[in-house]
Amino acid sequence: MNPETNAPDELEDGEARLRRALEHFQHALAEQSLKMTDVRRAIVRAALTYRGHFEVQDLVRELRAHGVNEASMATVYRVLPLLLETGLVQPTLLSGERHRYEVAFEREHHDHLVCTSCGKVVEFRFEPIEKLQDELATRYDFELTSHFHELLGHCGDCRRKASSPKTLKG
Amino acid sequence: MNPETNAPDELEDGEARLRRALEHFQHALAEQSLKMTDVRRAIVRAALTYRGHFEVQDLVRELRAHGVNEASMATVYRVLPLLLETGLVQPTLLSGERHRYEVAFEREHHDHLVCTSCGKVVEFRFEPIEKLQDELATRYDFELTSHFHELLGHCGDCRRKASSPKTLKG
DNA sequence: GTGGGTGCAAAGCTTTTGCATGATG
DNA sequence: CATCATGCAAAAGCTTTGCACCCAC
Repeated sequence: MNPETNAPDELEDGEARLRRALEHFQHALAEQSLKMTDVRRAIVRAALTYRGHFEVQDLVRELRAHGVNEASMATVYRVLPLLLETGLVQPTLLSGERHRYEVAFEREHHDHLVCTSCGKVVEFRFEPIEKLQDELATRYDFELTSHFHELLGHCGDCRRKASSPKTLKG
Repeated sequence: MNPETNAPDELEDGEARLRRALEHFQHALAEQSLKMTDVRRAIVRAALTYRGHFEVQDLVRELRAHGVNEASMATVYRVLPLLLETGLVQPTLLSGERHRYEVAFEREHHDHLVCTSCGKVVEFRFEPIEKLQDELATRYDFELTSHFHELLGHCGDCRRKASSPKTLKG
């Protein structure tokens, strides 16, 4: 890594976080008499450092990015459930075609606004809605464990592009 | 495992509604120079009369229920996008493994509470949340077209079963 | 040393597609 | 009757699994 790259704090923080994630993972594995391996470490690193939302294939591609294949696809599929169980990653963007995931470790809960024109994804956290959800759950005698809330629409940029008659057509 | 609920007032004029749905569908097809066929009518009927949430396979099974196969799987897959476009059905329960759908024609929008212990699904419509969603969208300069809101947890029955040790069957 | 873990290839599923035949508007 | 629709079977993904070998604990 170039020591002169920008945002050293972020990188530094990222590395520390990765270390904590690996530790957390190892503990969780140990509790189930499962083992930590180099391959699993590589998968955790690939997932934890991934920017944004990823599919299994994205992770596999990431694991091959260094020339050597750090983990086979079969192993990624086998480890993914462990990443979910241990809270390192979580499912996201459910309205898409394939399953997607994102980092959850040491991240606050959030939901998503998705522009169906350009694909832009905006994360949001809106306390009043969270509160009403709890209220609703109480009303139906449910004890909530999680939720997915995805708002689909068109962002301002796309709306303006669509309405401006730049393409001169009668 | 299958306690899907349906509002009774919507059952009563199911046949009339099916007729209206077929008409609606035929119009939509005509607008795209597409054709109405017996097979498509059968698929619309199977979808519109399905109780609860269904996967493609459920629909195919339904279409075979009368002994004769009313539509091949390939055709169901080809017609499904038309059912979605025309608003007869909509995607639902996105956190599940496979894509699920439910009737949307002449039904009010609603979201879902899902018990992850017993699979029970409760539909809800909660205006305050709908309102806050709009507010949120405005704040982010989005124009909403739809949304998915799924609350996962444990229903009262399951919680009580889990905590009371009197169910020691064996 | 033992009980996992891994890679590879094959199998299993769901969904899509090419093509010849059949029906609709 | 020109188009579109359908069934079948093959293909095309994505995901799981059997098996032989390897390694962490």
